[in-house]
Amino acid sequence: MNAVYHPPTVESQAQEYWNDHESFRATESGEGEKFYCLAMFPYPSGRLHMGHVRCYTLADVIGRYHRLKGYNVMQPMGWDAFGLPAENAAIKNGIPPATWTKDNIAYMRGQMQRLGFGIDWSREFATCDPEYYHWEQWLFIKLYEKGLVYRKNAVVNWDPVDQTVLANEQVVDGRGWRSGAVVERREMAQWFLKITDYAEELLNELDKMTGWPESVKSMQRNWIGQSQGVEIDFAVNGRDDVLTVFTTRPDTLLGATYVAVAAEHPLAEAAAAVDAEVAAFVETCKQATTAEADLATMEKAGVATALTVKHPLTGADLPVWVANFVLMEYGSGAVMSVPGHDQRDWEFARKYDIPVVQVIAPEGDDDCDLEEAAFTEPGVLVNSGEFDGLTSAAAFDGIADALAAKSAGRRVTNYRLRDWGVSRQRYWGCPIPMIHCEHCGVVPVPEQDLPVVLPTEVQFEGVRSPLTTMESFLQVDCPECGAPARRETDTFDTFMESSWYYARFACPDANEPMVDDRVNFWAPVNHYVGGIEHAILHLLYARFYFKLMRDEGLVDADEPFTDLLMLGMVLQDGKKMSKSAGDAGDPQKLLDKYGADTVRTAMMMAAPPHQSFEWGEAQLEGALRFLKRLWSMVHEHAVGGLGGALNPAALGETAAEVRRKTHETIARADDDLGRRVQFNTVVSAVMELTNALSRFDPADDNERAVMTEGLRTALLVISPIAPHLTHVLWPMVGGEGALIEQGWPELDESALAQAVIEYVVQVNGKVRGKIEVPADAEQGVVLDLAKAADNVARHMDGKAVVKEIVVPNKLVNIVVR
RNA sequence: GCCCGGGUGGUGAAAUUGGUAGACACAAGGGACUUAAAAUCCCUCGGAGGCAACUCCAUGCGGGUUCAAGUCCCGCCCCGGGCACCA
Repeated sequence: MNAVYHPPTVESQAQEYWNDHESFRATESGEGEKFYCLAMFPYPSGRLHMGHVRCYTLADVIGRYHRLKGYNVMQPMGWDAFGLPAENAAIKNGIPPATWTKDNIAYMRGQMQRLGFGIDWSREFATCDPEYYHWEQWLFIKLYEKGLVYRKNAVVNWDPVDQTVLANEQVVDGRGWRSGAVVERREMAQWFLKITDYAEELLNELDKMTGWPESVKSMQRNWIGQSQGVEIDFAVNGRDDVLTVFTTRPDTLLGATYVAVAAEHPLAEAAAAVDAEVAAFVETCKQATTAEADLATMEKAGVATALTVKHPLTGADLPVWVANFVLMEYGSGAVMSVPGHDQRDWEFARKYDIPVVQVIAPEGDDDCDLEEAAFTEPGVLVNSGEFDGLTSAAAFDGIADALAAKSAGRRVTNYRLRDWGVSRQRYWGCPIPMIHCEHCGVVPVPEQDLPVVLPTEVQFEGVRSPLTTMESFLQVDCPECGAPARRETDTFDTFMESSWYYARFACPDANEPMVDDRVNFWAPVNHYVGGIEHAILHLLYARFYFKLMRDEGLVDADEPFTDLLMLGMVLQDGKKMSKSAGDAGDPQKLLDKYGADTVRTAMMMAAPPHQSFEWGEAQLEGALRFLKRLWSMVHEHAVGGLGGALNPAALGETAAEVRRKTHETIARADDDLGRRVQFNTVVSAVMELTNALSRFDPADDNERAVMTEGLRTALLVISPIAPHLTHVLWPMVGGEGALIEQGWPELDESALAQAVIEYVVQVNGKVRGKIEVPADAEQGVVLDLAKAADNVARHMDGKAVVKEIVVPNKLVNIVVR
């Protein structure tokens, strides 16, 4: 055994042991309660970045800790392999996306293995494997048959030069990133999944999900955006048509002075057909992206049409405007506008000289000035005929009833959530298993013909998907009439693959549709770890998809992820890792220089998991120094002998103090690893313990045993973070069997007992002294001792005591005047 | 613009339920060892004042609640994440 810490030797020795003993192979018959520990699988972008290192180390620490606690742990890994970057690489370098992806996976797998993650690699798969996406196609057809899949037009970013659809990310300042052409909004037929059918369940279930952070649940609630309101029908004058709008404020209906529709709305198109000004405005609205953030920050603009609608209660004619802030995707693509009581409508009305009418007055003595701003609070109705004097709440019901009586409105629960558009006009994705037949329309691919395999031998010519011109892929006979037909060339949104991979990990080789019984052994995932950037979309789609699988009878549980750990971002030059270029964040050179344990420890020390931080190498020196120290301490102690059986009753004060530190560390680290999921303080706690141990000079056999216990504790507690070094050191402190097979160290409560407790003494809230008090002292005694302390007495001198506060085992505050 | 976070020494951070602000580290400075360097070990280390004992100031900014506020409340500023086709 080498007295100098040499990470490469240590790390390959430990990894060899785990491989030879299949230490991380998880089975349903394993001992202990099952614990499915999962980190969000990576996109195989090329090489790991420090964000990956952080995420997978955190998950590994959670997994290894639960192993110590006796759970049957399953930690899988796979690859979210479809996506845009592979296509970009193909376009740029001519490498087929499949080849590029496969090479990246091989490299990144090697890096993960080098980091020593306790992964069961026998479960590995990539989402671009036909054996995987086969079942995604299969479920899609099941959902189509159930009516949960439909086709409708949706807006995309169109690059008129490259003749292609762009992702929002590929639009920079309104222009295509490659062509530089001004991007246009264009409508296209797309496939949708009816997530809105599950909106209520997705919302309500959040209340039961105690293992999720409140912030994430809050984001999801707001995203789903349930609101109670009224749907109101406005008859369109001169047309046999009704304009339906949704409002959460029917109490303001009498204050509506116009209605506004989206540029894509049929009424806008009708108006544009006969009015050049409207047509021009609709045209400018198309020179925009599909991103909501752009729309929301855009200067509000609109144009009046010659059309009018009839107010359902007053019969008055209201003008129809086309406005750029109305979203066709949300609600009915039309809104009623009440400038007196909605700030956006107020600003729009001011800009275009539309009347502002007050119909709500503040309650009580408060005042409002509609010349200054809209009054948006609830209040009391005015200028509203029979509804005058009602509160907003009462008027909500009154007006809703009045509309219902005229069949001009109905109460509805509305959601901000929109159905999930899953079509992508891209090559590197899962083919949508549909066939277009000119006789039969859209026909699903029959189950026995699945999977529709994506051809991987492709050449990119320009930027368009090779599928659109590949006759061998396109040509197919219609499954219904047998006539020549064409395959759908769109592929699925890659969120489809990442919505169920965790279920597939339970049974990666299942041949029955999608998953088999093993899924109900492992699911739900006990602890899911990933970046905060996934707080809404991925996690909501995955929850939805799991419910779709449940309703198909494939899984039993309602929710896929019990506990959720959301990581802050690792930043590089102020940018998130996955976005920043260059190799400054490449962990490879750090692994070569410091070894896996140091990189892992440094990463865990750097910040608590939920927090974002800027990665720097500063932590590495401290982590390496600490591991070296632990290494040499164990060696020195082993040479001097481990001592006999520990007899706590016979220990002197110093040794008892060391032993207390040992057991405090067990308690603290257990709480940090298990309940708090905060690992930076685990490293600190073990550092404090090793600092205490290094100051301790054992005088006899019993004291040597105290040292042995301390070192064994340090090794076990830090082992989830630095598993290699601790594996190799374990036998040197008398450990029998491999460390990976050990249990969490046992806490001896009696070792924590303190005879004397230190109190802080404050006078008027300021610290004026410290006192030592016997642990069993009464409050009166504590107070007397506090008042007698030198500096405390000085600050109390000549003043009257107003109040005395004693916080047991902590603090005394004496308030004087 | 909307939703969700965050802001503490030169740096990363700790302070768990309102109870000692700065644990544990990094960097820096000083010292020991060494022919020298590296490594290692020891000491100092928020700011100001003071020989010292101590005192005052200090957790983005401004108010408030409380015996006591980094922690709770109100109003701002700045930074990050998400906004439905990046993953």
